[in-house]
Parts: sequence; C-alpha cells; structure tokens
Amino acid sequence: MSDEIKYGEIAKCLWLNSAIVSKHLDNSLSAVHGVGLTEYMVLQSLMSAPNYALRRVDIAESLARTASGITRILTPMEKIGLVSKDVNERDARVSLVKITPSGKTLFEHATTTLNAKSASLLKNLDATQADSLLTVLQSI
Amino acid sequence: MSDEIKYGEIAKCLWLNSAIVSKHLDNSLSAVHGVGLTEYMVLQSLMSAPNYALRRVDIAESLARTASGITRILTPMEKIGLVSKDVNERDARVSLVKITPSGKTLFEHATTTLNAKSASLLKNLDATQADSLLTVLQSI
DNA sequence: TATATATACTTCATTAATCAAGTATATGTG
DNA sequence: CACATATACTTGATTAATGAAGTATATATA
Repeated sequence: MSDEIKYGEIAKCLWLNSAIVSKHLDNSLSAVHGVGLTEYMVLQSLMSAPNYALRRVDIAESLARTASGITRILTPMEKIGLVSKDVNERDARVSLVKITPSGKTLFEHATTTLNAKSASLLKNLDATQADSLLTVLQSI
Repeated sequence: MSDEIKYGEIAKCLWLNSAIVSKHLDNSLSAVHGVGLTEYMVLQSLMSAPNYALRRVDIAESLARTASGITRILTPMEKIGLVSKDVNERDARVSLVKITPSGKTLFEHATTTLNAKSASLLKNLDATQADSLLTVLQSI
C-alpha cells in the first residue's frame, strides 16, 4: 500500500489547492484591475504569442476551455479595449485576437498583483520546494 | 531574476493543471458512477469524519465552497440516497449530513475509478516526483 | 429578562462555464 | 467541378457555483 504511488491523492490535492489559490487570485485581480483570473490568462497567452495575436481556438486550447467560453470572455474584453479583432486574409473563418497597448499595460500591472498575492499564498514553500513543484507541474 | 521564487508561475500552473485533471476526473466519475467530482469530494469528507457525519458548514469549509453551494449539491445526493439528514439535539439550526451504506459503497467504487484515471493522467510522474509533489501540495 | 449579535442553513438572482446546434468558410475526394 | 466533411466561430439553453438576503435558532450582554 505505502509503496503504491498515490496519484488519486495528488489529483484531489491539486483540485483543492487550486480552488483556494485561484479564488484568492481572482478576487485580487478583480478588485485591483477589474479583470478575472481567466481574463488574465487570456492576456498572458496573447503576450507570449507571435505578433501578440492568436486564433480563438488556440486560446481555448492553451487554457483548457471551450471555444464557446472564449467567445464569451473576449466580448467584454474587446469592449473595454484590452484586445482587438483582426482578420486573417488566408482564412475568412478565423478572427484573430490581438492584445492592445492598453491590454499590455494592464497585463504588466496585473502580473505584479498576481505575483505578490501568489507569494503571500504560497509563502510556506521554500525556494527548493517551489522550484521542484514548478518543475513537476510543468512536466504533467 | 532567476533566483527569485516564481510563485506566480506556480499559481498559474496549478490553475491550468487542475482544470485539465479535474475535467477528466469529473467526466470519468460522471460516466461510470453518475456523480461529479465535487459530489465525490463531499463523500470523501464524510468518510473521514467522526461517525461519518458533518455539518453543512464544515463540508463547505473543507472543500472551499460556500454553504449555499453545499445545500445545492446535497439535495440531489439525498434524493438518490447517498447521504441522509440527521438532526442535532443540541442545536436545532444544524442539520447533520451522514453518508449512507449505499453512499459508502459508491464511494469505494468511485475511488477505484478516480485512482485509475488519476494514474493515467499523471503517469509522467515517477515515484519520487509524485511523493514530493504530494508532500508539497499538502503543505500549502 | 430582554435585546442585540452571531451562526446554520436556504432561497433568489446572477455569473462563468458548458454543450449542442447553427452559420460560414475551407479542404479533400469521387 | 460538385459534394461531403472538417474547421472556426457564435448563439441559445443549461449547469454549477456564487453572493446577498431571509429565516430560524443560539449565545452574549445590558
């Protein structure tokens, strides 16, 4: 028993910890910058995309959401000028999403908030633990 | 920069990995046993409670949900006989939730499913990584 | 003892996400 | 080329959760 790998326990722990951490981050981002955690993650995807633009399906894929969910979250983001719509000349079906200068600025500020809040939530972890946690999480 | 602890990266990784893993587990549990991941977690809380019973607020607390959310999830669970309502003689406000024999049986079977699915999702982790991941997650 | 405050729970309205179905465009095949 | 299938996106209906307000009961205090 004790030499079995406890995958189930890991999964449940992941679920619970993520719920707690995400809730705090979402609240902080909403209060300080007026965007939720998912909106922040959309901006992050765009920030690391070539030419700061992505198709909706690619955002959905990278955030493990559905295309429908992305459509819904982007509409208000476009309305407040964080992202803009761009056409693809080769394929009329796609409408590229591009982060605006104001979106970039907000992202930078929100990142500071997110990092600070994350640090306060995860301060129990020392440098070694944090490092190995990140490495392992990225390998999943 | 590189000697700063990347708490923000950890938090974001946690968010994404949990979304992916939870979605798969929820689908498997729903398909095989007709209960979602949150319902499974409610059963787990009850299984490790003294006398297999808890107050609604305690379930909410242990799963990082609101009392309202727990009320809503328990109603159908009671209807299908996984849990039963129990009164508290000392305090008429509380209605204790108790897992039923049929709830226990379902929990055991669902645990097998959850463990198997978790293993297939997390098979990239070797025993050492899994062990340290679980330890670190539990310390947060 | 009377009254204010706190706690346990439920209900209503709202939100963020999903799925299924629909539209438009692109691609592959007889 | 025509037609079937696949892809990108949107929309309507639904679901799971939340927050705020309401009810009932318990506890503390003047």
